[in-house]
Amino acid sequence: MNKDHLYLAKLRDYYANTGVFPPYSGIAKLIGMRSKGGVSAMVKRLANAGYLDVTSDRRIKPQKSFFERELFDYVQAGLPQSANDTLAEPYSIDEYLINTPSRTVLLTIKGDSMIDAGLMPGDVVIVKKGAPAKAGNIIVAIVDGEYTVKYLEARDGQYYLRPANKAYPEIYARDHLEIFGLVVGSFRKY
Amino acid sequence: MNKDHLYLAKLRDYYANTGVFPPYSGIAKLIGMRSKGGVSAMVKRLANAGYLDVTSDRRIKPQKSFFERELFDYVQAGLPQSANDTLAEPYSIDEYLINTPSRTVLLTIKGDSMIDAGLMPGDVVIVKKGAPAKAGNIIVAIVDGEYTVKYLEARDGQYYLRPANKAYPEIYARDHLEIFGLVVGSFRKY
DNA sequence: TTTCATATTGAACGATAGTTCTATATGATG
DNA sequence: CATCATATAGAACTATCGTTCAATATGAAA
Repeated sequence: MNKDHLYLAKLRDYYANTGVFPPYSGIAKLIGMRSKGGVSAMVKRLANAGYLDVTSDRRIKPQKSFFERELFDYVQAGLPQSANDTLAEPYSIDEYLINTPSRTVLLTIKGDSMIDAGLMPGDVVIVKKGAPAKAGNIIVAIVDGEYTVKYLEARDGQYYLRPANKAYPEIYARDHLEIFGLVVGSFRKY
Repeated sequence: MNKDHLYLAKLRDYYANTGVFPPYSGIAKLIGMRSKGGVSAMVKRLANAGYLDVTSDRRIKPQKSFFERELFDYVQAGLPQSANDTLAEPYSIDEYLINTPSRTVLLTIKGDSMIDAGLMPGDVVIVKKGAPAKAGNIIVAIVDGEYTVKYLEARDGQYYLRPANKAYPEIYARDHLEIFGLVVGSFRKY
């Protein structure tokens, strides 16, 4: 058995903290090797295994699998049922949620008007500015100059905003509905 | 006025796609400079501005501000209210949600037993294995060999599991409650 | 326009990163 | 124990990366 998974774990933690890889001599120190030669070999192994990539300018760059986290798949329909650790697609959360950083904006949810959609106060939604939206999507609209997160709905060819909380009223725009962006994801920290 | 924000945008998009920075000659090409000297100066400016950091081994590494995304703060208590684009802490979602990758596991929510806690089916929770948990936390427990996500609660010094959905029963462990990990966050993609 | 501050070009230089290779260590298998 | 496969140590080598600096371009202010 080989120790590459240990090395990988250390590289992952290091990269998670710094956003870069150290030079080979630094990697050697990090993983407890005494020489760069071994690092070179190890990097090749990890590259073959799909965790790393060595660019043409001799830089180590993380590959998809590098960001892979164990993703457990478990069924839970009331009472806990079978649990198998099928791990699915690799996940870098950022990469998974955000495609175009320059068009992406984050917005903190305040209030409980979208609570039935699973958006709690304090949650952060990921908004893609200017993305096309259609009925049923959650969007950020600008109503009377104010940002608001709601479902976009259509009735009789007319768009309106619907909260996911029956305690709040639907919102009809006076003349036209200005859509700031499309909500493409959300996250929350406890 | 200077063009650094344009350069920064390009660096951000590049880094978002690849996870590394190109060498200075590559950066020059990327941002439309013809020489490395200018890149060197530009990197220094961005470093001063807190976007980048140059390590002792002459590597460029992203700093906090590099991951900053526009974070809008908006108040929404039923009817949309004031909206100001105060941007708060910088966010790399991964960095924000995950501290120790090697101890972190992702778990997909199935079923609606935690729906009142804003965890919908399909949401992914971020689980820190073996982290200390106390009553009131959302945890992943192993009950009869099965994984389940629930609130951890205590009554009379006895721990039990509480679903966030009144349609489901509380769960009392037969002998002892095995806690797999603490739920430290969650995310969702639409 | 002239002046001044700042940004970029372009080339030469020195440091050092990663490669490569052989020798040694490690550890599984019979 | 002996054998074999694999991983690491260690040192020498070369490519190339980022620095530096003078010269030039850019652009705002007087």
